[in-house]
Amino acid sequence: MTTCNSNIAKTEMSTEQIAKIFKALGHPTRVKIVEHLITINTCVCGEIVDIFPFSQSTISQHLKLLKESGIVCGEVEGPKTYFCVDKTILKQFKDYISNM
Amino acid sequence: MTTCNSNIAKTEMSTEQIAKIFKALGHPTRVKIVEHLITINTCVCGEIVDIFPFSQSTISQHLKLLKESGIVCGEVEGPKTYFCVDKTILKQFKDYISNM
DNA sequence: ATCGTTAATCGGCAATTAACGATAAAGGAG
DNA sequence: CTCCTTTATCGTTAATTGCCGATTAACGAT
Repeated sequence: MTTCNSNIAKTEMSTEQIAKIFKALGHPTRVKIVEHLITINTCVCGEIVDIFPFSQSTISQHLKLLKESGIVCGEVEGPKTYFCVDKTILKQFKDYISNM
Repeated sequence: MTTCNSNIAKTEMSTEQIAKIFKALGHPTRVKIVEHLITINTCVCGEIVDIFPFSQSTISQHLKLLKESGIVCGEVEGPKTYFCVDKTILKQFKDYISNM
């Protein structure tokens, strides 16, 4: 598995869901993490830790927040966790904003 | 004055600026305020207070945060303040996200 | 069974946020 | 000038955030 798509079809996102994603992206580090995930498709936590000047626990926390918002999902594979952007959610998110 | 446009031309937004707007929109009430401002173009604080089940001071705080992020601007006119979405910033914001 | 790697979680701390009521400031109406 | 309306700000409180180091958990390899 290299990508990750939720199985939600064409349902609209609620204001609460949207606000949750906005909130998750409301930190420069998390914006950069998501952008990185978009460009490289998939990566493990350690790679992200190497990029940013923060500890492993801090990055793990950021990833947890992003996961809870739905914009990112993680797949545990052995001792590693592969993170990627949920393309379905991202599309819904982008659609929502382009309709603003 | 019924609308409000910043004088920034075609400069790209920094990650920090984007994150600041995301953060400002990271609350359901603030998302709804911005959506309301988009649909009715301009309104005063009191009208927004009437819509939401929060106190005047709380709404004023939300508006302050939105103003600080740049996505909303307010124009004092007598005892009232007219709030509106900064269309230039909104466009830059939307462009940024559609390029994600 | 033990070791090394990877990631998640815990506990702590300082800073920020979200809400409120109360107060202040600024202007229009009488 | 005095009142009323409108909004901003202050002070407070509880909750959340952002960061860290330390610990735990899960797994693979030896």
